[in-house]
Amino acid sequence: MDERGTTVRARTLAGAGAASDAAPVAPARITDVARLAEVSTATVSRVLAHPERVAPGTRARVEEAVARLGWVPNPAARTLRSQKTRMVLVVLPDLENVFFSRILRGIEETLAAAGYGMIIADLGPASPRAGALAAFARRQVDGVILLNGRRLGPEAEDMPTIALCETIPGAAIPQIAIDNRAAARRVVAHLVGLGHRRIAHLAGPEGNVLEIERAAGYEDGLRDAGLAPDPALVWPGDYTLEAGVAAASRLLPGPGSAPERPTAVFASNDTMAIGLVGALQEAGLAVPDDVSVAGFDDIEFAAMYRPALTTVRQPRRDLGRVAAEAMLARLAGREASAEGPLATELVVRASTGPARR
Amino acid sequence: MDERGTTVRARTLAGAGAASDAAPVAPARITDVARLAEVSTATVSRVLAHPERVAPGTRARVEEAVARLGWVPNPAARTLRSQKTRMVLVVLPDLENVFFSRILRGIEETLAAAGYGMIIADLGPASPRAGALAAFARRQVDGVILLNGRRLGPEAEDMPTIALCETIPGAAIPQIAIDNRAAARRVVAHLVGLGHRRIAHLAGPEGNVLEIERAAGYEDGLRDAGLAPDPALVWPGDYTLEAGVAAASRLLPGPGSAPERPTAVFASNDTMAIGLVGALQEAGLAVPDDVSVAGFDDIEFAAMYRPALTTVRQPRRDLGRVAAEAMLARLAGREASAEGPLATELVVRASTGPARR
DNA sequence: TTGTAAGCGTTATCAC
DNA sequence: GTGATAACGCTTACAA
Repeated sequence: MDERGTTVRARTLAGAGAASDAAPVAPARITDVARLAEVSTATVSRVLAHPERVAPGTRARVEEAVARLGWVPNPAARTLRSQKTRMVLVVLPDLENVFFSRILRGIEETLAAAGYGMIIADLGPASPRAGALAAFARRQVDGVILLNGRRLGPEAEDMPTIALCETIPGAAIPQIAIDNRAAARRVVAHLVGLGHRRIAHLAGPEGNVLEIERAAGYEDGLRDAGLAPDPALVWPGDYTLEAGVAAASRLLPGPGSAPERPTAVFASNDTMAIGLVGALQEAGLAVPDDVSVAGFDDIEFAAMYRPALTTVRQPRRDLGRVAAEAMLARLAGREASAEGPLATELVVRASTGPARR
Repeated sequence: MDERGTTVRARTLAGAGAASDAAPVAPARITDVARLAEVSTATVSRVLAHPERVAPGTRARVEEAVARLGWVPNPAARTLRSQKTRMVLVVLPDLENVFFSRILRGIEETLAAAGYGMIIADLGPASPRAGALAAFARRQVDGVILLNGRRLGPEAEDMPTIALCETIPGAAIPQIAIDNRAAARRVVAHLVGLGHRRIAHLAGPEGNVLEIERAAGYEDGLRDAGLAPDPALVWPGDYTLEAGVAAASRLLPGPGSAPERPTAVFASNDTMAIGLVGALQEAGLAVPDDVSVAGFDDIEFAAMYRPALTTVRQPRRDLGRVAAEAMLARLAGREASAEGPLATELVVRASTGPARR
């Protein structure tokens, strides 16, 4: 015998406001719906999964009973029986990075419309939690969207997976991204157009795919203008504000500064660009009068910063939406339609100006 | 008969690397562990839930079998049977607000250490999704941490609930917050100490608890200095960058400007403060030379902005941790120990300076 | 088109 | 201290 035994469950119709001070109402179960609609539980279930296989009259009766009782299928029972969770895991490299929030919205909206939920995991590089997360994913979600540029681990190897933004070279999975290389090239072209000839690059983390692409675009842009890339003008960074601050010393007179100082800097993201500009102003240099600075991403603060930041706008919500759609296609057994990279836009603001030196 | 029938499941020991090109390995089940340890499934289950009730020798055998097979209990089965999900829902008013990310980390760390997972929901004010979220919560989580200042809805009324940051007056639930009123009062005292006498308040959303508290603290601060609160110096806002920008017009000469312009502004959050400072600089006013501006929260950008922002630092990670601990206490049937408000710190930076007028 | 019934993997009760 | 076993609520193959 079970602990609940044959106890009658507190039950009432949804919306029957009178029951407010009674015992907590247990949610309706499929058997309640079946009884009310005078059908079997199989038919109730079919109305949800394959409405076309149910006679219209029957279907209407079931639908009414569902509405009257406010029945929502118990997800645990559903998952246990069907081995489908209707959940998608989204893995971020850093939840504190504001860049991701709008992408998450795009994903969430699209998944929700299809009846899927989203679970967010924050997984720094080389986190010891990756293995645990893979084990978690295997049981708790039907698919994984990776924004951190690395596979989750062997446990989750065979589940539907999509890479977003940070692509994973060689992985045989759908990959959704912008053309980082072309975008970076455009930034450099913009700086060149302003007369800059010595243009530095404040890089992202070494080995990061985005950085590899953006660095390549930076070199493309220099070569387009007949300029030779100079390794002394490529400065290490890691997408943090602090990296931007640290880079400022290279533009200031004194030891550690670049031999012939650049007049413009292309930073691999807005956060570093803002750190750099702030530190330069602190040190008495004017942006863009002394140095032009461009970023990447167009985060919210880019427009509000002073000077407002020239940057590359990524279609963040669309990136999320497209990735979610690809995931839904995979989960439905369809081939995800291969789209090319999503379009970006160069947003010219006040942080870049004519070369004065 | 079931569709899976009596098919033998692909199975192997965890770490037996040889099976790589075989069919995907089905995860171990409790029966596999029981068989290997030569005990019943009941004993395996007991080793997890009540190890002290199992003989040490038996326990050791079970633990070894669990390790060998890499068994992790199937969460859906567990939830279905025990009616506990081991998940907590965290409801945010706005995922794009960077203020929350570190709080989330504090919550997540604490929950994870206790074997609980976290699900994040982004729920704007008066969202039509609130009802759906309450229904979701009822089935999918054991408790709810609310950061948005409002109860979820009748469906989730009787589940363990904690309010964090935005308290819910009158609700009989644990509430974790800082002392917004005292902190605001300190900001005003700081401005008064710099010689300011006309101090404006750029407010948060009307009716918001945080705003009510901070506005009260603002008035406290004025009264402490023998200054009379002036309604014309309380400007509407809504925590967005745009609200800060809009407020700038009140400090500029021309129609719509305050009759006798203030020399300092206490903004109810950093985002508005930054919007305000940016727009002032744009218009040719200097901060803090012409106007001092203080914010609230100490988000990451506050320190990097130029001028760096004077603001109130909230112990965000601790707020998350304490709320999660209170939740765990409730879930374990313990009374959450009532702590007072968490301490804040006034961080004086460059955006506030001596009154010059 | 609809119903019957097995079974998803676990936990909790009861009996020993 | 341990085992047998009945649920938890649902989906689906198969029968009718």
